[in-house]
Amino acid sequence: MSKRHISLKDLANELKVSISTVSRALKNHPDISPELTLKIQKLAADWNYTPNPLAMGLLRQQTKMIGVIVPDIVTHFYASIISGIEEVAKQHGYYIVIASSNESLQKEIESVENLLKSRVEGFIVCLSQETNKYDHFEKLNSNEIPLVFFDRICESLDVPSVVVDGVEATKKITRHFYENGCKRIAYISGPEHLNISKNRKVGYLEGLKECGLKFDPQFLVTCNLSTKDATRATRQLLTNKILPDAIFGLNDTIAFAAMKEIKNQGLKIPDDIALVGFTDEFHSTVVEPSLTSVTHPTFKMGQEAANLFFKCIRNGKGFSEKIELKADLIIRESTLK
Amino acid sequence: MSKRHISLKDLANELKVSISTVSRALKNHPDISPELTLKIQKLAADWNYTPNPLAMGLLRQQTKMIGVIVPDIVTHFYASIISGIEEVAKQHGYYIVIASSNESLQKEIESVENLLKSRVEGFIVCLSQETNKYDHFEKLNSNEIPLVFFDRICESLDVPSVVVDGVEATKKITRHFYENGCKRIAYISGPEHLNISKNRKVGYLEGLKECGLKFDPQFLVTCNLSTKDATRATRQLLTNKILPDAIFGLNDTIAFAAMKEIKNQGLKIPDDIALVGFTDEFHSTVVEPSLTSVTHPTFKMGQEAANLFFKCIRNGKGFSEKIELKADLIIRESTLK
DNA sequence: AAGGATTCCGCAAAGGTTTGCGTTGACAAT
DNA sequence: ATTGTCAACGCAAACCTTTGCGGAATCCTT
Repeated sequence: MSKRHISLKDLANELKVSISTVSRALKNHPDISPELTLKIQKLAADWNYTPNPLAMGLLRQQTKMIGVIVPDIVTHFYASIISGIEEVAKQHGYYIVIASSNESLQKEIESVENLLKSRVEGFIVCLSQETNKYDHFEKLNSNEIPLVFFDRICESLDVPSVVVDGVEATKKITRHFYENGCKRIAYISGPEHLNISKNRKVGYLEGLKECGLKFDPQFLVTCNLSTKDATRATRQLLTNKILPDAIFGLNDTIAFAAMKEIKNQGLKIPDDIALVGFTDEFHSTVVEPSLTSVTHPTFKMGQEAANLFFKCIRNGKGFSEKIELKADLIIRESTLK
Repeated sequence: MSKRHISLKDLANELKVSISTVSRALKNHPDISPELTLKIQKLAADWNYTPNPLAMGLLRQQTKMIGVIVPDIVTHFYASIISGIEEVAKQHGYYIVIASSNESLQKEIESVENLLKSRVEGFIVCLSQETNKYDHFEKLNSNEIPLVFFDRICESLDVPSVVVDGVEATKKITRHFYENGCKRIAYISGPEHLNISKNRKVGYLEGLKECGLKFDPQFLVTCNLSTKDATRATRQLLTNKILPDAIFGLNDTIAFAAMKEIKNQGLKIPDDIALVGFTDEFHSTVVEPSLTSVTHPTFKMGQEAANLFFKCIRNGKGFSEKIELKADLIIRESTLK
């Protein structure tokens, strides 16, 4: 097995100088004579020397790795956010290590443990839907390990975060429904401890009030974020004595499940029931009817989260900037009666 | 800034023993007395000691990192493969560092360079669509750095790879079309230097022959893999003097673009034109009509690729196992006349 | 010519871990 | 009393890099 990488020592041996001299020459240290500097730099270039990041990491006590924990990785939503994180990380010379919680609290806790063992310098996290206790994150916080939340955040922990304005977005949705003649607007929400569920509910209620509609509890159902349970939730709505004439789901998984179920029941979209999704996956445009949806600036969310992370590293403890991004409502066929 | 991680030295200092004793005690070395071993292990557990991977890496000259280069990361296809790779990598105590070539040869080359600088131990790669020269990979090969290709491979390089049987799959498609009464079967292909384009074309031609249909060059068009160019290619097919009555695309991006364009032209699927996709993204089921598609065992592809990688590490140079996975044709509405 | 200043480079430690080998002390055997 | 054996532990090198400090050689000054 030939030597894969060459070190300062190799250069030093070849040139019969000390390792420190080589190290200094490569950074143009004035202590080294111009001629020697040139000679060393030439050899380094010829031999394609690159510093060993492990040695540097050991010296500086940093791994240049960020742990990223997401509920899943195959969804466009998270994949796109990860891209955003990755872009900013790369600019700072950092790598990201991705772990998927699979929407499981247990796996989330394990991921934190494992990433900690790998000496990641900090975390960028989107909570799993099960997560309702936060000990594993509080531990990080008290150990002053940088932590940034995005999308699904823990409100009881004072850490930096980036979210979209769910209140505003759902208000828009509700008003949009109303302006299209809908009066019986239903909302399929997610687990109630999740900030996104709560915020969107607030916006929903406020939206109803603004439109002069009164809230009917039977139009508010919850589900976990699986397609199966979303289908069940939709069916629950459709077996009400009074049918809703508009439905929006917490995310697009729910919206698509709802769409299928509505069609299955022989109802027409948008004529019988208008439908709105959330997070605007690619499917939204290709489905029929195309789905009105709230676009999430996913890539930007990732970028901002990473930016917060690096601010966090620079500013040290106590830094807890919160960013709230605006989401746009993209109107398509599923709401145009 | 409190000390984040504790080291063997910390334990040694506390217990007034040497570092080497601590190290040995933690691995139950017989040289260390049982009592002392116990005491050391207890303190290590209490203080939550974990070995510093950087130090280990420096010692063993390994980073436990695999460089994964994909054309893009936000597609379900690649995301799912990455999941598969990640799962196997984790089992082996390895991490993956993901780089996206964005379908650009230039970025692919840069990614190889950068990952090499970070001392990844090897690569798992899916070629960018532009990639028609392979110097950057040959260099790896001659330096005995493990390299595995998946899906889009370089046939002139004798390295391990995992692909799906595109010939067989496209033969199935062609026959399926024929059995549903289609006679004018068109194929929207990708860049011609890509193995997947070539293989699928072979299957297409063989399939035609088996069905007793003769190949008409105007039914074979190519595009790069963008939605835009796929739309253009579709339009090209639809402006033929003779319209095709069946179309299949190299992948689902193309298929969806084709679907939109066909609808735009006021044609009906499958009645006027039957349509088949490739790689079976989630959209296939939600679109209308639902899309007949060739399912790719993406997760398994990732797993197999990672397995090959580790075999490669164990077996050293000259290892070049090739794996060919079978793909199933899932029949949905878009082909049922 | 002797002193100080300057130029140029090497030594060694630090970061954490593993491991071959050396060292120490106790005890048994001769 | 001397040698040998063995258990139990420490030293130091190696992996690679950075950097404060010390040292040697050269030059200039008086």
